[in-house]
Amino acid sequence: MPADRIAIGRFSSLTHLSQKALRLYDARGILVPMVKDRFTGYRYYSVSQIETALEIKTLCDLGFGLSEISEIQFALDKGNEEMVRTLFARRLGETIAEIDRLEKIQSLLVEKRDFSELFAMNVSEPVIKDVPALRVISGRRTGTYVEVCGGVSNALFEMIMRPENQKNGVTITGPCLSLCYDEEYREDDADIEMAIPVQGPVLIDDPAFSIRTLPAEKVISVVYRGPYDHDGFSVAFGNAFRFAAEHGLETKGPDRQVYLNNPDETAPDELLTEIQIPVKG
Amino acid sequence: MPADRIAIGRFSSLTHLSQKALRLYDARGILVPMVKDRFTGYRYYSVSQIETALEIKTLCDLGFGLSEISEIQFALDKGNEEMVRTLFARRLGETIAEIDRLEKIQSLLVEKRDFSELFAMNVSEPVIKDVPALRVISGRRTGTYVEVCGGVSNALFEMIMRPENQKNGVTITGPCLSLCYDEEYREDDADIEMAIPVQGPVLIDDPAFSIRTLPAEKVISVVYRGPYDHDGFSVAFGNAFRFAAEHGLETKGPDRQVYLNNPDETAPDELLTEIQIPVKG
DNA sequence: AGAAAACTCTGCCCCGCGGCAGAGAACCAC
DNA sequence: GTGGTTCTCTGCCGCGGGGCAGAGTTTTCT
Repeated sequence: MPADRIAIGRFSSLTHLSQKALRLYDARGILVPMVKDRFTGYRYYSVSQIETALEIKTLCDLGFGLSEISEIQFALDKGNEEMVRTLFARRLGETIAEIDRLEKIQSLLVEKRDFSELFAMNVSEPVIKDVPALRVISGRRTGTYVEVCGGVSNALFEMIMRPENQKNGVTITGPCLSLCYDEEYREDDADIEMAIPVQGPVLIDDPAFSIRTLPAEKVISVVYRGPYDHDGFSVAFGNAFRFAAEHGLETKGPDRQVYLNNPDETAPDELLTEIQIPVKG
Repeated sequence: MPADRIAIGRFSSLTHLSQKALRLYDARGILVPMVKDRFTGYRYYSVSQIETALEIKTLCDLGFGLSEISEIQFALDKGNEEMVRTLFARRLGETIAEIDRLEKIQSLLVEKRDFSELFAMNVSEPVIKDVPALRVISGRRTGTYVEVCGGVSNALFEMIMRPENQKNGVTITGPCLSLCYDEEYREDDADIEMAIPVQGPVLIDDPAFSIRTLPAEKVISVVYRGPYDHDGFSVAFGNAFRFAAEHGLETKGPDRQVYLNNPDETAPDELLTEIQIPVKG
């Protein structure tokens, strides 16, 4: 066993890098054994490679990925300290972000020690998404939510189901939704448009209703579970607006509510509503 | 598009779970679409599955693995709250440990903003390992390190190289090492045994030397890079003893130093030494 | 020298998805 | 009906290794 012919096992125990890791570094070209037997495939390292290995381990322990480690090695070879500094700064940023994320999780885990609270959470996290344009049949009226949504949607539904429309192949292509045109909340005289996505040539006899295409929008979306008149509904809206503020987004109207299930068939506690608030830009 | 037949894309945007994730959950049986078309393989979800999906997402975001999520679902089904509580407690523990680890990395990254310091670190982390028994030829003497190590190792080396030994197939099987029998550090009259691992029937003419087998030991091991007389050497020892204290290990003698490369061929800054401190038990 | 022990090799499955390819299915408008 | 767009499907590679299997090597002991 000539001195400079360290087999992988010994090298592993000297450097505290697993054999598996060492083979990977070999394959990736990060730490190639000085000698590799052509016939047996055995890897033999030199003493001087211990130092390199230790450096790699340090970098690994700091959380650098293998490709970043190659970059750092390359940069150090070239004396490009600027590059190395950049990489280190980035790593620091990522580490801090990760700590932040975990601390949030930690506090959630501690607060909701009674985990049942977690599952009672009935509002999803807000996200930004694009909704495509949507061809709908709709009617706009003023009144309470219950009146307008109930009344208009029933009327729209009946119209779609009329024989002349069914014969023409008119079909509903999605869950019905409402658009609210008020700037502020109004109890008794809300200005609401109720819409059902449809496909096909709809015949309309009542001038209060019309076929139109809702424009594509960039929206903040949250899903809410529970009865329509529950506090959680406002919480969901609140979350969405807070999200907008945090991300520097300017909201605009009209906001939409997509009724994912049918209130006639579903228990109030199980009702799901997607709230979409359009944003500018 | 009947209401309760949500295709994967829409379901994905409602739940904020990627399609990839949804397909995986299907395969894992965590969230199986209500309908899966036999012929096309298309997945269709029901509205009520949105809620389940949201729960899964919550759990995921908390860092639970998929198998843990199944366990939690199963436990909740069975009303086994104890189990769920246990899993949550474990998750909290893991999260805290991870935060701890990252904070250490963070402080390293901040302190060694001048990254060159990191690479100047010339001591590896201490670890516990088992060293096997080792057959060596050795001589024990008192004097300064330089005298004993230099003198004895040369004499041992010559003896091994003598024709009668070479003829018998005597070979060196590893790097030479020293054992220090002093309880405390001694400058001029250290009690040191110098040893070279050998194989084969060695003829010995000088009674000061002998063949013996160093016992197998459980040791704390650190690798040090640099000249033998450098401060870093003491730092390495210090780290090892601190490690012992932290892990409640009781150290014993004699400690060993394994000279991984040859001081005659290597620059002092590149010298690598493995320090092994035996521990009881 | 021959047998046994210890080592090393390659290769495959696992984590939890993201990405990408090519092929089929569904839906839209004319 | 018949394209064209949009979905969705499956399957494979990548991350950074851990774990395991089966086969080949090296070392060690007798």
